[in-house]
Amino acid sequence: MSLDKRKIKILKAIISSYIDNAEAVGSRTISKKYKLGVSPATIRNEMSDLEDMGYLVQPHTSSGRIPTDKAYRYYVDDLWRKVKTTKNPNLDQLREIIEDKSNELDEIFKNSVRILSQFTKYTSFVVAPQLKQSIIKRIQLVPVSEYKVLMLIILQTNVVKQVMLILNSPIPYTQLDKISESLSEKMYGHKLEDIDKIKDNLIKELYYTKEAHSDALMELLPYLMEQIAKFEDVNVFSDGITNILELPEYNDVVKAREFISFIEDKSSVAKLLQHTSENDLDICIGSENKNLELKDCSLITATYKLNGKLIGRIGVIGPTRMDYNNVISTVKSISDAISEIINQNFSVENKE
Amino acid sequence: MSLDKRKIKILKAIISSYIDNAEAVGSRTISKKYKLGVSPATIRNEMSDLEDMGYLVQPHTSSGRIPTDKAYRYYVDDLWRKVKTTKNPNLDQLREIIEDKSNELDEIFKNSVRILSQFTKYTSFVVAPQLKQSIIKRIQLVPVSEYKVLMLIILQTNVVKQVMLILNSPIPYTQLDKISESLSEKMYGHKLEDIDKIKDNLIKELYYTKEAHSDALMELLPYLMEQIAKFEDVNVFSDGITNILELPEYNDVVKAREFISFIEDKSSVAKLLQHTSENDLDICIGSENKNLELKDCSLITATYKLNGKLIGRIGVIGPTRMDYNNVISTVKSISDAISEIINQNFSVENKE
DNA sequence: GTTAGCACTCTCTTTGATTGAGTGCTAACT
DNA sequence: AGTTAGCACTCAATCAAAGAGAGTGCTAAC
Repeated sequence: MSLDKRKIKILKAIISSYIDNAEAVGSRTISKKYKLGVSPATIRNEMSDLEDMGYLVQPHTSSGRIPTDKAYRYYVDDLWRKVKTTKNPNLDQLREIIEDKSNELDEIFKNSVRILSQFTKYTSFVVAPQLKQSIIKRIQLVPVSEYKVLMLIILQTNVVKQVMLILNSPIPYTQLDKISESLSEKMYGHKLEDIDKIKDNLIKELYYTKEAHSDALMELLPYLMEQIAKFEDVNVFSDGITNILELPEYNDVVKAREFISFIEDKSSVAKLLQHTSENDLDICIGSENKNLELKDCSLITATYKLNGKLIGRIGVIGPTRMDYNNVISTVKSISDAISEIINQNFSVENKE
Repeated sequence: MSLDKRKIKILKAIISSYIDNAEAVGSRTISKKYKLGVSPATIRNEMSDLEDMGYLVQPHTSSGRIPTDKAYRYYVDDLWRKVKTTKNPNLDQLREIIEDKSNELDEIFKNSVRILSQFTKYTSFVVAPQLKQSIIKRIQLVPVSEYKVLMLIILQTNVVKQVMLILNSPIPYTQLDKISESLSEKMYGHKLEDIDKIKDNLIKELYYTKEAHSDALMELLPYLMEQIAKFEDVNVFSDGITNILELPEYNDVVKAREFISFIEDKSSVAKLLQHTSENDLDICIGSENKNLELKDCSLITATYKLNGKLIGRIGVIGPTRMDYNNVISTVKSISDAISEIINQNFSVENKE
C-alpha cells in the first residue's frame, strides 16, 4: 500500500479541516467540502488505509479521524518545499515594526515576540544572545552625582550595558576619565563571562597601574567586578502565553495551567531551544519533542545570526494541529528581520 | 435591627469561611466550625436578619449565604483599624529582595510586582513614575563606535536614560565633551515632556553657541530631540496574571479570558490606577469599582513616594472574596519598601 | 474500482429520578 | 423573650437511562 495521489489529497483535506476546526473529520465532510468527486464510502475505504499506514487515528470507533504526528510530519515536509522558495514580501514592513526607536537589543526582541504571537495567535519566545559571550571593547565611567558613578560597558557589538555604582567616598570627576582608560586597557578583549575568573589578576594589575592608583578606585574594583559577574546568563522573552486560552484544546483549565506553568519557566524554555538542531529552521512535531509536557505541541524555531554566527533562536509553540503554513513563514520572516536589524545595528565594525 | 456582637461574629465567620472556600456558607458549618455556642437554628435566624440588612445574599433559596460587597466593606473597615497599627516586621527582608543589583528603576518595579503576586497569589501591578515629569540634570555623549554615539540623559533623580544615536558622519571624539556641555547647559532644568515644545528654540539657541557649532551637531539635533520626545508616557508592570487560573471563580475559561484581556491592556490598568483616590492605601470592593468588568473584583492599591511626593501606585487585583488581611498588609509593606528604596537611591541630592 | 444501503458503535444531549445541603417556620423549651 | 429541635420544603448537583446524531465497516450491487 502506498500514498497514491488520491490518498494524499484526502490526507491533506483531513489535516486542513482538523487544523481549522479541531474536530475529528468524517468521510461525509471531506466528500462535501473538498469535492474530490468520490462518495463518502470511497473516502471511508481510503481513510481506513490511511489509518493502517499510521497517518490517522480514531479517538473512538464511531468518530471521524484525526491526523497523527506522522501525518503532520508528512504535511509539513510537503509544505516545506514550497515555503522554501517563496520569498517574504513584507520583510521591510516587519523590520520597521520590530526595529526599536531606542536601539535597545532587548526591545527588539520584545517587539519580535509580540508581533510573532500576534500574527500566529500562538505563544512565541526568543532566547536573547548570551551577553556573557560578548567581548568588552571599552569601559567608561560617567559621573552622575557625588556618590554615584555610572559604569558603561561597551561591547564589541556596540551594545552598551550600564551599571550604577554607589560610592562610599566621592571620586573627583577629573579622575574618572583616567580610571576609565585604565579599566578599558586591562579589560579590553575579555569576554564578560571570563571576568569573574580573572578578576583577582585584573585587580592586582590595576593596583600597579600608576594612573589608576587612587584609594577610591581600589575600593571600587571588587564591587565593580562583582556587578559584571552578576549579568544574567540566558534571557528568554515570551509573549502571547494567554493566546492558548482561545484554543479549544485548552478549554480545560487544568491543561491550560500545566502548559502555562511550563512555558513560564524560562529555564525550561531556554533548555528546549538549546536542544534543537542547528538548522536554520527547525520543526518539532508532537512526540518528536523530548519534553513529555509538549507531546501535544509543535515547536517551530528559526535562528538569527550576527556576522554569520548563530547567536539565538526565536520560535512559536502551539498545538500539533497548528497552522503550519502561516507559522513557518512568519517565524522565518521575523527571524530574518531580526538578523537584518542586528547585523545593521550591532555588528562589529571592522573599520575601527 | 442593628449589628449586635453576635451578628458581627457570625458575619465575620461567614466571610472568613467564604474567603477560604469560595462556597456558600450554611448555618451548620458556622455552628460547628466557629463554635459560637448557639445552635444552627439560631444562626439561621441571625443570618436571615443579616440578609435583610444587606450583608448576605443567597444564590438560591436552598443554599447557604455568601457575603455582599457591603459585608466585605464592613469587614475591611474593621480590619483596617488593626492593620494600621501593626508595623510590618519584615520590611528589611522585603527591601533586600526588591532592591535591584543593577540599580535600575524598572527592575525594582518588576521585582516588586513579582514578589507581590507571589505573596498574595493574585494579580499585581504597578504604574511606574512618569518619566516625562522628570527634570534633566545633564546630558553626556559617549562615543561607542565611529558612527554611534550614546546619549546619556541624567535626570535630577539620578536615573540615567540612554539613547543610541546613529550618525551620518563621524564626530571627532574630542568634540563630544564640548557638545555635551552645551547640550547640558541648554537643557538643564527642563522637564522631559517639555522638550518637544521648546525644541525649536533650543535648536536655535544651540546654533548660536560657539562651542557647539559643528555641522555634525546641527545635523544631530532634531534627531536627538525627537528621540527624547519619544520616551514612553506611562509604564505599567504586572505579574501573576495567570494566578487567577488557580481560583475556582475562574474555572470557566471564558471568564478567565475576559479578566486577562482586561488586565493585559496596560492603558486600562493605568487609567484604573489614576482614577483611585489619593489615599495612601485605597481599597475598592466589587461594585465600588467604576469598571463594570471588575464588579466581582477588589482592588487594593498603595502609593509610593519620592521626596514626599506621590509618584505612583502599586496594587493587587483579585476576587472580592480575597484574603484582605494578607493582601492589605503585603501591599502596604511593599509600597513602603519601594518608597524607601527609591528615596535612598533616586532622591534629589541637595548637597550638589 | 466505486457506491448505495444498512446495521452497528459510541459520544453527546436530554430527561427524570434521587440525593443532600440548607432553609424557614412552628412549637416546645428555658 | 430568646433559643432550639423538628420537619416540610427547595433547589443545585449527581447519576442513570433514553434518544439523537455522526460516523464507521461491511456487503452486495453497479
